[in-house]
Amino acid sequence: MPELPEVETMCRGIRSIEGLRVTDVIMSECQLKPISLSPPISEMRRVLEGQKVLRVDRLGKRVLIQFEKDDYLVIEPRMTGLVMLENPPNQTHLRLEIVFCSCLIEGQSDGIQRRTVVTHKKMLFWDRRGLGTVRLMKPEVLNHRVIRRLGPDALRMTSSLYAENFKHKKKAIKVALLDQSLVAGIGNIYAAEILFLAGVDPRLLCNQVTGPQWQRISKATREILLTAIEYEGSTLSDGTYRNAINGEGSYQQCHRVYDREGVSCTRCQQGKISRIVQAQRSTFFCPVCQRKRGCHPSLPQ
DNA sequence: CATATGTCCTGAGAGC
DNA sequence: TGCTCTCAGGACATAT
Repeated sequence: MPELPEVETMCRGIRSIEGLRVTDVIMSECQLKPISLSPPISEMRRVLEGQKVLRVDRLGKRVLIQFEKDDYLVIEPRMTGLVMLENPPNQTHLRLEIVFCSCLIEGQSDGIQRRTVVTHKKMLFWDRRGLGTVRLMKPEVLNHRVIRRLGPDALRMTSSLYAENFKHKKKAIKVALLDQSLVAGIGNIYAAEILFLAGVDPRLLCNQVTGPQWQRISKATREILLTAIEYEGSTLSDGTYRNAINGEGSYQQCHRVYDREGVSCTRCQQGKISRIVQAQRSTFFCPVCQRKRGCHPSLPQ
């Protein structure tokens, strides 16, 4: 499930398309239900054909590709989507291909119109479950529909931003960390890892989190996400997540709590990692060293 | 307005 | 073995 580190890895992996020109946009043949594409493929091809990629960026968990005529492609991998250059895991779940060339030579020789394309490269969107979306939009729409709905990027969060934006919320801190309108980029894996490193009970309500706790959460956010980027993200046991050339991430080796129910806590050596469900999602934590002081109604002080 | 629940989708794995 | 059922969770629509 691509979160900030995985999406950052995707962006870095495909950044070599910057400066290249689109020659075609192809919706791969797929018997499965088509992914959400807006506008439809023919219009998308018409708009993008001939345009040069200016830059590849990340917006929270989305990949943002800016083209020269102020068109922006917003790719949301959601659960199983991958943005790649080559070697997709299979052809079955290949959804979209954008074909580039670095150089387009057009001219006449011997009275015949010739067109020479140099250096082909493709950007692929592969998505097993098909929940991902690919949308093309103008800057006003991008600003209104995407950017304005997102909180600050997780790597830009400070303890005071956390405190100001979260302290009036009545939901559990773990649930709030997943809310992209409060902070952009954190998903289920990294929310668990961040709260473990910060030593904060995931059930603690935001309006009960203390100043020192916000500082620890802020510090842990940077620490966990930056390290996970160095490791190129987490490829879980289902093997779904891959980088742009089908390599695995390795941060899963560093997970301290995620998907480790029943394992002894690496920090306190006493607790065993618990799994609970919050907002229909699994939460993993150490009940000993993330025991909240004073706040959760179902826990003794 | 804020918070909670339902929906989409496919494949892996459990259980019988 | 093969079937049915449940689950995984990101974002958004709809409900409370």
